[in-house]
Amino acid sequence: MVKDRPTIADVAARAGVSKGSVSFALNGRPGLAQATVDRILAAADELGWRPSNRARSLSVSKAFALGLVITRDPAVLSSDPFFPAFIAGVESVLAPRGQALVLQVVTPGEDEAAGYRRLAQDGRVDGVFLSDLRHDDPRIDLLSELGLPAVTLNRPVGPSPFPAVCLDDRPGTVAVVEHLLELGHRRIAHVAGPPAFVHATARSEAFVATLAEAGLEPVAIEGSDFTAAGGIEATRRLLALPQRPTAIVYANDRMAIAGLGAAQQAGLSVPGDLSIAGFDDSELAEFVHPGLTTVRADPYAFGEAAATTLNHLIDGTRDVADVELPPARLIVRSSTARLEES
Amino acid sequence: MVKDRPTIADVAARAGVSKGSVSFALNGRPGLAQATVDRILAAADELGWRPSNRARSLSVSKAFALGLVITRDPAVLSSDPFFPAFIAGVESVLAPRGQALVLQVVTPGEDEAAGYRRLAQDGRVDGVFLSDLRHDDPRIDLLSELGLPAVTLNRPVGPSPFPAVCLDDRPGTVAVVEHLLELGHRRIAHVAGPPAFVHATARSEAFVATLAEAGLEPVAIEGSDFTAAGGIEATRRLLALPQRPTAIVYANDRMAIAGLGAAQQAGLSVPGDLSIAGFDDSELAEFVHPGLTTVRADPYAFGEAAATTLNHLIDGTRDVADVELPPARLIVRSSTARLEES
DNA sequence: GTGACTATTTAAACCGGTTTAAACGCTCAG
DNA sequence: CTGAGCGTTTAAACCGGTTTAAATAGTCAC
Repeated sequence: MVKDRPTIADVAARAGVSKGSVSFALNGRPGLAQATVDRILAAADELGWRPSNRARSLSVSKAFALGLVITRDPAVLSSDPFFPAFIAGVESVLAPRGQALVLQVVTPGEDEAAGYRRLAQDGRVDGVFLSDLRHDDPRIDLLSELGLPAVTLNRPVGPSPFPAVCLDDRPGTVAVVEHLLELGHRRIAHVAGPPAFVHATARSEAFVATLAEAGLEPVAIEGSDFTAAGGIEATRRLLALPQRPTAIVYANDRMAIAGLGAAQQAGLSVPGDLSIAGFDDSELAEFVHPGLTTVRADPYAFGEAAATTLNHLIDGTRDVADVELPPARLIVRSSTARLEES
Repeated sequence: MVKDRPTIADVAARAGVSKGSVSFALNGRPGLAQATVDRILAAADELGWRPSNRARSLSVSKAFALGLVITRDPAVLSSDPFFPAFIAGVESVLAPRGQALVLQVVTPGEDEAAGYRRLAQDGRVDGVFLSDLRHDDPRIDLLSELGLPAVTLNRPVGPSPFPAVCLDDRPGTVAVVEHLLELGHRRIAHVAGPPAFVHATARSEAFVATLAEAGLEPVAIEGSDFTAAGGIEATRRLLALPQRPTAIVYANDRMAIAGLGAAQQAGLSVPGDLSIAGFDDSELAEFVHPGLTTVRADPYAFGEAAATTLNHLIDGTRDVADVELPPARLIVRSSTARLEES
């Protein structure tokens, strides 16, 4: 009952031309009489013909798809505010072009390289997004070896053959710290993400640098892992310090919200006894109590820009320059307040 | 420099046989002498040959990929705890089979049907997951019309030609309500998800039914939308009631955590003045203050089961039965407490 | 020695497009 | 009238697999 979809041969027959002419007409190649092109397109239209992706893939050796490998523990990924919006931004570019997004989730313990290798060797994708960029990221060499085009999300520290699409985390962090300084805080601590990640160290460094500019030193920098559990741990350690900080800057919202919980559980009032700031402006940030002061980036726009750039690279039509996105900006809510004199 | 990958012809030449034989050997088809098979596989191995997905796709008319269309506002999707873990579970089934997952994110305003249509017509996938099942879901007819195999996540109310993989939400909800009843609560309200969704009404109905069994009626049922913002709104309305509830059961954690914030902002103590329970056991549930009593399902296992079932359906090897997953179970934390006599 | 039968193997068609080289039809200069 | 030149169209090869029908080789009975 399922009627087979028409093939290029059907269209050719209907228009009274050869397969080749249909292909030319479809792809707008010059050399065909306009009248013929019109006739072919009309025939294609009447038959409702759309060229088969599979056949096209085989003959032009392209997948018409881009790939995203997410290396993250599913449990942790669950509450990551970045990827869903990023992916939606990517889709907004891919859909009109008839491209698809192939997603792979790799559990950190597993072989991440195998994921990329599989994508490349199976010819599933024409290029990939390199997210969660790390210092000396081995994936950069891997991908150039595989010959798979890529775009890095943020700029790697070392040399990279790939264009970078960047959303500078530093201005946001600077703004948070300056905000706390203006509120009178002097004893500020930081809960950082894993130093392996470029965006984690970018935030930490901006934190330290901004304090330094004000002639201050961090009370402490707690290394953590971007998870809520890690945020709790780090917060407990900070609160146990002989001279505890009056403000804590977290490298993301998840840790911040968890830290908020930890502080409240310890009997502290936020922001009365402790100011707290996050990073990401995830959905819940606005709605926890007190509302979380944080930094809002635009992952959707990030996805759009990354997909556009990757496509330029793949098409090879123009030379591809790095893209710099407008930086994240401070969102002040009620988890930060003027330091009470005591 | 990039050496072309070997083709089946290279392997055939090396093994001194025809292309056809290589194909037979690779696919374990009978009719070849064992010695020949060994020789061919050895040759393939030495050349590092892996059959081209594209060529295979074209000749066998399969995509070797499954599709997932997520219809959700990216901003809201961001903090959905279900999909990332679900996808990871799916991947765990696909990866060993060399299949890929094609993801599409559709913004609710857009044409959702177009997303499925595109996936089907482009031949991108061999089957799709039908998530966020709705009552009288139009996608069921759409997909049978498109001839695209599918698996529904949870069981549609009407007739469906597709196998269902189900995680019954009711036992979890029942457990929550019984837990609150045991704690002495009698005035319990519910914040529900959109009634269009099967899983939302399943939770609401279980809520009402369990109260009814105890001879009680809900204080109120607030319709909401699973978002944090919606949770806040609903909670404010509930707290403004002349006789406000002593406990609120939310249809998911996001609304519950937001509701927790709203209650605290209103000056209520949780669980002293108000007990709160969620649903999902998202990452933050454990770490907010007070820790959220909730219901934990296993989306990873859900993904595994759904992918396995969909593959069975596509392979057509065995007749595919519905799958029932172990139900979600209650996780008691400190956001629920015995009702204070007053 | 021949025919029948079975076990292996292969050549060639096929999937549905793209692309190249050649053929065709026409006009116009010589 | 011939042939060069141009615009248009097509036949056929190709992408890299799968699959079918037929060819080949080997075994055995008669």
